[in-house]
Amino acid sequence: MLHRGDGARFHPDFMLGIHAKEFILGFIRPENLVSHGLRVFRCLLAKSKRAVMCLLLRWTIRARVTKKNNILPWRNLRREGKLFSFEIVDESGEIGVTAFDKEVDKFFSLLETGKVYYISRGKLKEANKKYNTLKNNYEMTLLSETSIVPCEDDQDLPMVECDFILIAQLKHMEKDNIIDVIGVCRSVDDLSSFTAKTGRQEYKRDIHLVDTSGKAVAVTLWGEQAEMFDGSAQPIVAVKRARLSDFGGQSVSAIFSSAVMVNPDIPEAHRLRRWYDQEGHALDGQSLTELRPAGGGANTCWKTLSDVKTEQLGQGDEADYFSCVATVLFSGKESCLYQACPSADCKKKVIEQPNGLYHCEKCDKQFPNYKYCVMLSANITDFSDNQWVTCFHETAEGILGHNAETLGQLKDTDEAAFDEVFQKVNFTTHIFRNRVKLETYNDESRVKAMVMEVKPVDHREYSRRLISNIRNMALIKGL
DNA sequence: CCCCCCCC
Repeated sequence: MLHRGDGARFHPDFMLGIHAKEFILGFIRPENLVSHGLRVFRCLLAKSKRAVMCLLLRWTIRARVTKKNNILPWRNLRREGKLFSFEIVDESGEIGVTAFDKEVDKFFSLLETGKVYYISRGKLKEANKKYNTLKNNYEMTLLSETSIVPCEDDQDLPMVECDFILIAQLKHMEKDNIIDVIGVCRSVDDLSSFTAKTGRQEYKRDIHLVDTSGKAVAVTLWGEQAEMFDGSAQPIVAVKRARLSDFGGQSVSAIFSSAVMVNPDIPEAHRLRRWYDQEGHALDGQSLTELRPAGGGANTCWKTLSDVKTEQLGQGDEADYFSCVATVLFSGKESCLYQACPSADCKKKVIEQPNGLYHCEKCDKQFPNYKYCVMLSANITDFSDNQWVTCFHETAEGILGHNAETLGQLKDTDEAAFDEVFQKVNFTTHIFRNRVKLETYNDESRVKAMVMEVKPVDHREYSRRLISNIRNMALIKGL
């Protein structure tokens, strides 16, 4: 809404009056006077490229700050300085505002997110849509003439202008759409660090929102926001102007201009809170984003060790692959190391020749030396059964926690330390990805299991999966 | 008058 410069509020009809006066002065045209408030701004400027005009109009708006960004340095060819930007809303719309240099000093500490101010004599210019996703074709710049005065009466002003979409509806939307979402943060991933294209170390964190549509989606937060985010009390999180991504199916990414609001004081948030506390918490809403846990991708085939037998995995013509969470019961230190060909990628066992050299059948060469390689036989178990598995090279080194070379040195120099490595491995739990295949040796066929990959257990993800399994079993049994 | 929209 526009107000008279002294802060008194204008009725929209009365506003037409002053604008008509300005029109007489030749600044605006009558057909522009179709609306009021921030929308009048848009009309005024749409017809005039002379931003100075706005100074001449003695307008004041009363608006709430919905987002306030940190002070940033800026530089161009000629000058450099500092700036900060903020966003405001009133009952007629929203607009972004930027303050530079002197105005930063003058207004940065005065402005607080959520508070209401009278603002007058700013300058308006066309918004750069590349960076500004607010629903306004214009943005405001503060000038030395600008006045900002706190307004104690913050009634009747919206908290924020959002156009929330139900998470289930995201399915019908395309990648890169700018959307507003709100949901209960039902879980939070750990903070993770990555190297950005710029080479800088950056942080990100995925949070998982669920709403009354019963669907969930992952939202990626960046930088400080990711670091500071606390989802432990399952807050309501609203993300305004986030970008829809197609990663992991569908996910949502906060972008530079997004506003992330935790427990915002808006009706949608209160409604969601009630819904979640009463019924939503019991739902296991399916996520539009595939879970990408440490245990592997969404196509990971999780089995218990007894499943492997009852489902006769590996007994067909083709090998079968499965993942399990299992504990090492026993790892054989005997014959765990063997003397292998020293060629870079050859791991073939060498045979010592009478001449003292080592012969590799694969390379058909003789070498004066060998390197150690690992082939570990282990018995792993879960609550359902146990299984003998063979681990080669990297997987064995992963379980033992030492590389082949170190193990070889220990074996040759410190038998007790070597023994201890194997002692320590017992009763450790890992995620194993295994390959099972029927193999025939001396007319006897049996299923052999080879470990393809060993990873640490992500307990959070593992627990989530167990809970989900329990729910599914309860559904099947009609509980 | 500014402006990096990031990662798997």
